Amino acid sequence: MFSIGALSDRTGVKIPTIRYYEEMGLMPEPERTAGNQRRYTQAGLDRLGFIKHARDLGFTIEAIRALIDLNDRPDHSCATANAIATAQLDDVRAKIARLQRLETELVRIATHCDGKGRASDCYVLTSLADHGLCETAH
Amino acid sequence: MFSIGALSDRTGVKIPTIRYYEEMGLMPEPERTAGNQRRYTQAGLDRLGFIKHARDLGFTIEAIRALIDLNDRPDHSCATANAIATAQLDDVRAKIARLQRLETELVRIATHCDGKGRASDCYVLTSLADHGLCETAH
DNA sequence: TCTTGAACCTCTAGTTACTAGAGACGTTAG
DNA sequence: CTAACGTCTCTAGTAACTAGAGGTTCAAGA
Repeated sequence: MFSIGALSDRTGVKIPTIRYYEEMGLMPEPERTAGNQRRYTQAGLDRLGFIKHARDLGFTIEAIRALIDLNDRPDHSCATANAIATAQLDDVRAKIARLQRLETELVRIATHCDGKGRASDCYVLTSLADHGLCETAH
Repeated sequence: MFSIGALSDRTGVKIPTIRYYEEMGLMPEPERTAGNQRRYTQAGLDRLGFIKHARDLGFTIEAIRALIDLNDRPDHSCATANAIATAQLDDVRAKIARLQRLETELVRIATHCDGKGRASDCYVLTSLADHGLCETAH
């Protein structure tokens, strides 16, 4: 049996976050000691690892809840799991594309300004004031 | 003079968001009509455009506040503006790098699962449960 | 067995950048 | 003048935690 602190140490998930996951229904309510402290089994540790990994990959709590439900019903089709993962991949790719456009603009803005001039001539400030100077949409 | 709705239409910033920017000190408190409605000048419109553009580029409210302060003091050095823009660029690049690592993992996870099997054999679920299958750190 | 200090408990509130809604009042075109 | 739409303030909600207060329990050493 593991205390909440032991779970935290093993997974790198902070203690309040573990309690938060419990409240959100991602972690099952564990047994308690006579003094009301949480005691987890190996299954609890495994589940927290699953959640941590999914969060690191950017899945939302909602998506993780759905994945856990599937995990708990082994005879169910995995079509939903595949759909969730694919949606997450699409989302990540969209974010990358957007950030790359921002990167282009920021490079343009930052390289025109060496930080030595005065604010009135600053290209950073001019550029923010005038969207027409931008090369890409954002 | 522009009403808040006119500002919203011209910039694409929603009305409650404009009021929120005012509360955060990014937008100056505009004049009011006898009936207490906000009336903006061209300067107000320009400032909202500046804020919108900066937000679109991912600058935080905090950073925008600093940029606006600089914009209002034209004889000040633009070193701070340059530092803020460069920090934002670094941040964007770090996010891209991280998302690209996630993309790699998600492709691996999603392509191993065609969505037709059962949950017990689902690679999406197996993979989330076992971080050791991952190729990159995240 | 007692003590002490670390770990744990619940609860509330704060974070970022908004968004939604209620209920009341202002403005403007016909 | 009135209808319809715009605007006002205020509160509360969103995601995914994080911080802190004030109190209780556990485990190890004397």
